[in-house]
Amino acid sequence: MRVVTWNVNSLRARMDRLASWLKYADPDIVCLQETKVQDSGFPYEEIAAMGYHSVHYGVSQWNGVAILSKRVPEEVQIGFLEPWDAQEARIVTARIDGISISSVYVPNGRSLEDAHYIFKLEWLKRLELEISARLSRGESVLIAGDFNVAPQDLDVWDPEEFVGATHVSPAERRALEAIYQVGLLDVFRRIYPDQRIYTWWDFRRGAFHKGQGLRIDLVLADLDLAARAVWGLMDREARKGEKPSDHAPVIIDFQS
DNA sequence: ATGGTAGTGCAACTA
Repeated sequence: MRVVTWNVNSLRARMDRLASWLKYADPDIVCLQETKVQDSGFPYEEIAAMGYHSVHYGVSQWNGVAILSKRVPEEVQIGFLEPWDAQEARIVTARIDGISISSVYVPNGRSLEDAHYIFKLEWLKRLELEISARLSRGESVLIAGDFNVAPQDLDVWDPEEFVGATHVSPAERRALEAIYQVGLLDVFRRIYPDQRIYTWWDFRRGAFHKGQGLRIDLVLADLDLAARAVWGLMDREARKGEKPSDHAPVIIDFQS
């Protein structure tokens, strides 16, 4: 089973690249973030023509998350199970092959002084509670998406540049640790404990060509599922060329 | 140089 997470930074702007990349990488499941479309504007037919069923949650020009799957998704859940007015279109979940799979787009946070940063921490806490509930029901769980948190300094091109910034603050990393504590592993890091490799590079200042990136797109899985992961890659080729997203797709292969 | 680029959508916000 090949699982991919990719923040496409507008699905409409990325449709041609997505189509060719899906042909090339041939994943079974694709978690997309920042589709930037409402459900009514989601290209269900075009995605179906690529060989994938679609589940999407989008309510405005912002955010928007989707799961593409070769197999029919079941038990679709839009947003968090617990009602929350402030949640925005940042999580969608479906059961595929017996696994509860979520595509998540964690709030950016903007700066440590911004109200959006508090929102980010609250959002991560809600995610933790939801994962905990699913695991306690005995479900197999996979959470893939843009976490907007670099788990360790190893995941940051220059930790000194990020002192006092979001994505690396102790509170954000603690929130992510709390999610690990309920029973999930960072799958890429389990396979490659020491690899310094990124998933996002700022469009500005030629960050990609300077190697100035962060590893903020993660695939988390319960311990049994994580133990089945055998190979992973950030596809930097997809960050090059005409009209790339600022994120590279992350590929994880699981033994069946 | 308190900058830069990309997306949405048409001004200004988000990242």
